[in-house]
Amino acid sequence: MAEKYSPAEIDARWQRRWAEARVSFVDTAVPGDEYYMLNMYPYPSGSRLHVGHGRNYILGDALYRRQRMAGRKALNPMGWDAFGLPAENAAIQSGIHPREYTLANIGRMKEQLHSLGCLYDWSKELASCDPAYYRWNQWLFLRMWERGLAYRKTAPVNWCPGCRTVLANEQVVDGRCERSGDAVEIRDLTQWFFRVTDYAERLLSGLDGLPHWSDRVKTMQRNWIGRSEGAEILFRVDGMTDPVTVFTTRPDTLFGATFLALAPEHPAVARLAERSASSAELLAFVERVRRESRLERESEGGEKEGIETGILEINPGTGEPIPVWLANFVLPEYGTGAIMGVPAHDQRDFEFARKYGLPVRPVYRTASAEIDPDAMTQALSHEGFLYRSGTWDGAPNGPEAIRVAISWLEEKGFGKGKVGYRLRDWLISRQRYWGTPIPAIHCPTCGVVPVPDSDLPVLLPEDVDFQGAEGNPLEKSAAFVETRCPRCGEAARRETDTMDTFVDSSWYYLRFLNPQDTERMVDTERVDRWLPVDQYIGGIEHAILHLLYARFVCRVLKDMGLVHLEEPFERLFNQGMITRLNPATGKVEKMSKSRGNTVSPDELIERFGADTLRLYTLFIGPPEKESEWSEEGVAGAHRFLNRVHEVCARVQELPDAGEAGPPDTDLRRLTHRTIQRVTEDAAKFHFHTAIAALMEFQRGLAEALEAGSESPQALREGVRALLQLLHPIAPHLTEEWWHRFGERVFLIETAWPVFDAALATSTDVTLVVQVNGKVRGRLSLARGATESEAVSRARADERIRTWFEGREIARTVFVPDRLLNLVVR
RNA sequence: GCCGGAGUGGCGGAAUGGGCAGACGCACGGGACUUAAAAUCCCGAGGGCCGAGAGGCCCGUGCCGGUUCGAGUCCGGCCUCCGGCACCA
Repeated sequence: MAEKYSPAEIDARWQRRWAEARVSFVDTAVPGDEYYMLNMYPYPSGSRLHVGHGRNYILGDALYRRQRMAGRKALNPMGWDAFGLPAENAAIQSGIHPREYTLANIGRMKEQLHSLGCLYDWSKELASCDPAYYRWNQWLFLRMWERGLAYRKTAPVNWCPGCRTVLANEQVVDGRCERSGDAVEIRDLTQWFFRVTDYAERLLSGLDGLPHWSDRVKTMQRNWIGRSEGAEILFRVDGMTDPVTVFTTRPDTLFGATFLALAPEHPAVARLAERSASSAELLAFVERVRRESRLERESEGGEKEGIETGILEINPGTGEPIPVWLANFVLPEYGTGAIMGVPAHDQRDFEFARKYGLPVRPVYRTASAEIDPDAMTQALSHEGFLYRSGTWDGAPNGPEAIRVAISWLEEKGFGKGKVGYRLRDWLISRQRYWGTPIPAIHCPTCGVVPVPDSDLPVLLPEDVDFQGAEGNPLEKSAAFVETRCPRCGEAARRETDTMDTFVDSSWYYLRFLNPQDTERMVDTERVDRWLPVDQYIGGIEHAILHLLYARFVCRVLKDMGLVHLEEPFERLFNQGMITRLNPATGKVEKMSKSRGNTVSPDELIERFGADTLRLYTLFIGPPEKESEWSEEGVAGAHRFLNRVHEVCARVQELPDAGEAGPPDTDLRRLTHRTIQRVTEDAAKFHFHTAIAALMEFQRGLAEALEAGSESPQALREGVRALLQLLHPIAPHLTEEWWHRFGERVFLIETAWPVFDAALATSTDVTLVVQVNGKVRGRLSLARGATESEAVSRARADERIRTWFEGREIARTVFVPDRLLNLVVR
């Protein structure tokens, strides 16, 4: 009897050997045999891996091992997004410096990845909090500034007066700070932005060139960019020199515009208020709307509120004056922050008009219908033909009417065709300490001045006071803030905003190729060779922001000539979350620390070994879908590995010499069929079905051993294949047995087994016989049997015959090697 | 509201260029081994009905309808759940 599989011992032995061997990518690989894969970088500011979080690292490692066995030189690096809010909050609470806290977490996560047997290329490791990395964030920022892609503008933020800090939307609960409970104010701050909207069209059209991305993610990105074609129309305001510009997707309904509505934040509001008779009321309304939480204001059922300014403007279509309103449902960020209200054909405008008694003026009608605006209970569709629209009358609804409208507007100088996007520029300013300092200096005489390249990196100061920290600790570091203007040399102040951590992750996939390079941000030659990333693995939560910003920065670098590609990630795989029963709520929820339903890998590795954990994590379900964790399932995975161990031990005891058996035994057929199944499943990342095939294979081997029906050669061939196929999933046990069988090279360095197609295909098939579409019997036939053979066999079969005896066979449907359907009357 | 995804045994799931529904595993039941238990191994099992039994028949992939010799798979309409986005002009 062989000794039991002792996971801890085996894990330890192989982790040590792999570490010593430094399995890593070879620089001299032939282009085309190279495979660059990337797991979504971890945030080390959290604490440790849990099973849900570890799923993609296990999947990534299995894919890496599979690629290596396919003969590809694979680059599989790991980086850390080491800047992040939790570290700063932890520092405030515990007094531990964010750097110390973060580095400790990186160390712990590395250990955990190591104990899972994950072979990351640590020679390419990087961390975003390292000046060797973030100096290039700053360098990139300066280049963006030069190109007009980085700029400052005011933006409203949630300000907590108690914490003296800016809050994220999710930190605001019922208008109050979730931590201190203070009422949150809306403040205008001047902040830095990246002009991602300049790239909206390219980011949108690039999606068409990504066939290996899921439609799901591409659709989400398309919707986020939100391209819409329409027109900008100028409305001349009574008594004012500057017209108000409106963006609309339906310029054809201009003659139906019976009011104009501005966002309360619209820049013209101040001047309107000066001239309005109800100035005080207007300003009070503006103040009130600005206090409304953004969520509430944007929600479906939100109350539409407005106030009349008493100012009139001219509808350029009709030439008639219509009133200007301020309305809470008009958003300053979208379009021009001003709309023309067409109540007859827009439901939202209709509700607003009914509430405030504004006229409703239809401009579309079908041939028959006579429309009574007073009887309408909701907005009309744009059905039929334009009428009451001057020279546009008779134009049918659709692109034609819009074209007519736009050319008229352009001819008269009242407006022009315009493509609008929902996408907004990327706000990168953070009023935080733990991040990349923005390399700008505020000089009283020269204004905002860029830090010269020669002064990079602008180092994040270490001696920052976190005790009783309020606001941005950077502001209190005199050594950091006080500087000289690089232009005039006079005393000046450093910018204290730091960058959004999405800046870090928007180009790290390039930096893995030269993480220690002090001369340049990216190594163009290596990028040409390795990029795009062949396989990117990450959670669906990054489907929009992170991936959009990474695609944006890649394009900017292309325009700068530093890289020659637009799309950084050729294949994208979004793995589903692991869920588990939450004892607190009694519901099955995604596994996460904040919900308190996590399972630590450390504990499971100690009990069952890394292979069991890996096997079960991959077996639990299709990786792109959510899967529910179950403790009992882990034991089942462990049992399987013990059976593999048992089979290996018994085959090892077989005599080496002996008669070679026949070349096509049942076992050999099973071996080759299994190689085929696992190869195909692994290509789809469907390790759960590959494992099912391996379980059947193990049973086949055990049965053959029991029956003594197979030659030692066939059994050895089977066990070799089993170990190789199982290796990406359970590397420790398989490597152990590979070497016990006398092999000298690492399993990962062996070639993936190749199946013999003739052996993988069975000679006999089961043909299903149906009568009128219902299964009535099965025939065992030689592969490739003809229809007439099948029919005569079916006629000869007692059982099947009872179903059509005495009736006429009207038709037969024959699918070779699968099915025969007899249609009888 | 819009967009996307999903719905299959007690449970996780398998099977879609239409062709044996429920692979594999968990839990469960029975058996072997054992003084006993654990561990391990073997067997069983979608539901209903008929039969002493071997076995047989009917129903069954969220619901209703359609196409087809044949539908978990395709089409139309609905329901539920999950994710994303949302007064988007």
